[in-house]
Amino acid sequence: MSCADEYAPQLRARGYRMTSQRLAILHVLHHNGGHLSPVEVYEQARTELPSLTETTVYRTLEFLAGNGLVRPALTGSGHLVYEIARHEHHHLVCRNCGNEMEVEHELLKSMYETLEVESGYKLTDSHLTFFGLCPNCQKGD
Amino acid sequence: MSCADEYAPQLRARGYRMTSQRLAILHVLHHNGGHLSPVEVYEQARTELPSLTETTVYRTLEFLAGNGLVRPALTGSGHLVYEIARHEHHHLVCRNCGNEMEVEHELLKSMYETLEVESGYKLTDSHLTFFGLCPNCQKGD
DNA sequence: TCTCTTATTGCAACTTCTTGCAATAGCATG
DNA sequence: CATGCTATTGCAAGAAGTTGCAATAAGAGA
Repeated sequence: MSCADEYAPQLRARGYRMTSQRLAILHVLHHNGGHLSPVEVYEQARTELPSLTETTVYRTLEFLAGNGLVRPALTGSGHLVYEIARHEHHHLVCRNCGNEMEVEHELLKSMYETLEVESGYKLTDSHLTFFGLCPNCQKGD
Repeated sequence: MSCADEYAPQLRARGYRMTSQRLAILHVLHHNGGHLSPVEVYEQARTELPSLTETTVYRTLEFLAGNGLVRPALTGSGHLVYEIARHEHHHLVCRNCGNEMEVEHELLKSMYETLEVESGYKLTDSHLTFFGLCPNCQKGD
């Protein structure tokens, strides 16, 4: 199944369109798998679609994030990066070595529920990045 | 107790210096109480210290955040804003009206502990913003 | 109070990100 | 498959944020 076949219906169902720009960007994120900054996405996607502009990359990433096809995450330095949306998860980053691991959303579920009850809000999504020291860096201190 | 008396010792204890620039920035955040973007901080602090530059504001905010005197938070549009560090808390933002409430860190404590056990990481801080629909916007749908 | 060390700032150049608007191109419909 | 509506893009200008380096000024110690 190609990227186009997979993602186009999701957009159309919401009244949006699949374009060559969106496809190139999704393709890059899909294949890379990890986090990419907007500039990295731009440079890689441009190899398949040279006419792509940076403006479009920024707007598209925000658009795709808003529609759940990609997920934004924060780096330690406070910058936004994006990755293709797979299972819902968050990030745990080592303040010392930058090493990083995923945190299953499952682990936060009961906290999520408590939060809904206490606040009266209906939670839709979240932007969670945890910082700490990884097991290795704790040893070296 | 003035801002200088309150914050200077915290910096000196770590080998850093209190400067007029840092003081002006802390003063603005302290008095405002809420979230301010770097540009807002710059404009307000400049009224007390006209020689202040934007470069210094960006560097100082990052520095103060790193030392726990101010706290960064994410807006719905993915921008960093800062507020003076009071009790530890996170943010819950309405995707519809932008309304916002604080989430006590207390509420997340047990989840935090679980996370430390599961991951082996020693957590130091986190960057948590929750998005959802506030009680009002749920009615209007 | 003066000196000296070095943390901190300002400047200037640069990169990253945003916005308004006119031109383009998906795709639903006939 | 041709048409029309409008979502989407590119362009250009500008705002926001970053970096290297030389000048400045906290504040510790004499």
